[in-house]
Amino acid sequence: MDALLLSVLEAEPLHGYAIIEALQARSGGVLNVPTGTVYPALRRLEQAGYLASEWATVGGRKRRTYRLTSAGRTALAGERSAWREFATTIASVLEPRTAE
Amino acid sequence: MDALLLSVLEAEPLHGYAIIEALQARSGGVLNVPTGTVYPALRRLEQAGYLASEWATVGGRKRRTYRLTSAGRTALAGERSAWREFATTIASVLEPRTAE
DNA sequence: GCCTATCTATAGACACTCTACATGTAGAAC
DNA sequence: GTTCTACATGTAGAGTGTCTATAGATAGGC
Repeated sequence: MDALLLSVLEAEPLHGYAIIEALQARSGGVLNVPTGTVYPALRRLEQAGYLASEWATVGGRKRRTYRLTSAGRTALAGERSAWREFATTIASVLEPRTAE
Repeated sequence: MDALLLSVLEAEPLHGYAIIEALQARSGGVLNVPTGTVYPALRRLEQAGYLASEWATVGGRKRRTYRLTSAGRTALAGERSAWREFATTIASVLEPRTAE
């Protein structure tokens, strides 16, 4: 989850609601992450120093916009390589061997 | 986890300890799954009807050997496709360029 | 006798996700 | 003018599963 959030915030800062929409869009509509997952996760990541937030009012609605910090960029790089390693490991167990 | 267990039991029945070693071997030593994870998981899978077990005594030591049931084979196929879909989805968010 | 490897198993802590709830604005539909 | 949908944030509590730590037991090497 953390990696996904950091990833959608890589290109541009977004607020919570937009992040959820971005996740859906990027995954082709598959990912449907509930607010009860996203908002606490964003706070956790801010607490960890990977994100920074600012309040803004757009069209009478208040938004909390999150952006990646430099520590967040480093963390994202780590999450990416961790994911690749993880995916490779799982695949090595799960997928039948073709070259044995 | 469930998928990994079903997968190592696909070719041949194994007992818990051997399953842990098989997971390590297949993953190139990366996966180090503790017994506190494996044994409850095996019971859960047996409860679900995906595995069946038999006790055997080999060299004075008691072993509980698990084997895949036909329902387990079906479940494994489902887990495999679920994993592929999941991995594709995560990758599409994490690495947008590769999944366009 | 002691240590390591083999073998199974449980209890409790820990972390995270999900459901459901709680609150409020803006604009379109009727 | 009221109702519905979309926008927008947030918390509480349940549920699930993994990990750490612990426990007991046999076999074989030193």
